[in-house]
Amino acid sequence: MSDSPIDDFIQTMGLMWSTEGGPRIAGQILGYLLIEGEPRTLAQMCEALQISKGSASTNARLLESKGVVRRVHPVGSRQDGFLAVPHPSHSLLKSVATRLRGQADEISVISARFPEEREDARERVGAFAEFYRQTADFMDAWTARIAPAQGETPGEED
Amino acid sequence: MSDSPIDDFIQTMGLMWSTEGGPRIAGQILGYLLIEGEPRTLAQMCEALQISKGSASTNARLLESKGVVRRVHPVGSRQDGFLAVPHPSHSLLKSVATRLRGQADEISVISARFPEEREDARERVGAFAEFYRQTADFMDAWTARIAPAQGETPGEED
DNA sequence: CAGTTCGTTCATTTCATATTGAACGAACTT
DNA sequence: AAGTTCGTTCAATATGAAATGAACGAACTG
Repeated sequence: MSDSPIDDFIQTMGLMWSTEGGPRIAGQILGYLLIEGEPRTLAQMCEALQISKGSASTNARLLESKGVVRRVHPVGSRQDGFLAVPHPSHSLLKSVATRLRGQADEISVISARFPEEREDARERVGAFAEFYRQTADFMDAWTARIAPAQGETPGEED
Repeated sequence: MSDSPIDDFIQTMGLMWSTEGGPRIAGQILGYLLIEGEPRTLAQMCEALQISKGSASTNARLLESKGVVRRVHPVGSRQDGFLAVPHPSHSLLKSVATRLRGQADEISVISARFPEEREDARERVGAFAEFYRQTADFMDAWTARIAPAQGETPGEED
């Protein structure tokens, strides 16, 4: 089990995802859907990845919220279908950018409270935050350049 | 303990770092050094952050390998000094780019082994990897643009 | 309207890894 | 050269998040 290139890829996606700090199964699901190319149900994920129904649901929804996976409702079926969006990595970068911006803001707020006599520290920390912000802007510009308004509002909530 | 803005910042850096999948203490050390602005010893980190000597050593070295922290040997002191580099976030992004490229390569190798009848999958996965690679290139270009050869070879090894 | 089949939730368990602290070796000091 | 003072390593432990699976409600089905 797991020495086919396909399985190997799925495993690797899981490993990569967990390296980035997320749940391994989310990466595996993304890998699976990327391979399949067509909508797959939660039950199919459970079967293919040998995971519990709860994990499939939770992690598929996580991917959905990040905009890398879309949920479809095929006519004639009660099961939800999950499908990797055309360019998952774009949405991925977008959510990274969003997180970066959030962190930058958080840091800015904190550093604004630094005492007067620590102005040097405030400056260094401020520069740190600013770079994060610029990087976020930069990433957004980058993804926009590659995928000019293709997907449309992939994920609303969080 | 920990409601001064300074401490708050250090805590937040730790949280941010662990969100990214790294050890919390590494983030705290970076925050601490960023605040201080001047070289600090392992002993000082232990004292300030209330951590063990082992953690201080291990995590300082981790930061060093990522190029966000530099080790100095002040004359007249046996202790090593650790100092946040001028623009830590640049080195940070650089190491992200490197990791991205590595992952892209890994995926490419695997997808090359996909069976013939799965060429559609190979194509999707290939596009995924390619985007990763491009993003890595993009990040490198971005950091190079901001900091045009300023720091000099921050981290050799890995 | 009783009986299924879904997806979601949440308390519990499992699992990974961050953190510790003692032991070690190297480089100084006198 | 004996005695310190460093930084590093590594086995053991602690900690936090991921994964499970049973329970629940909603939406179909006959």
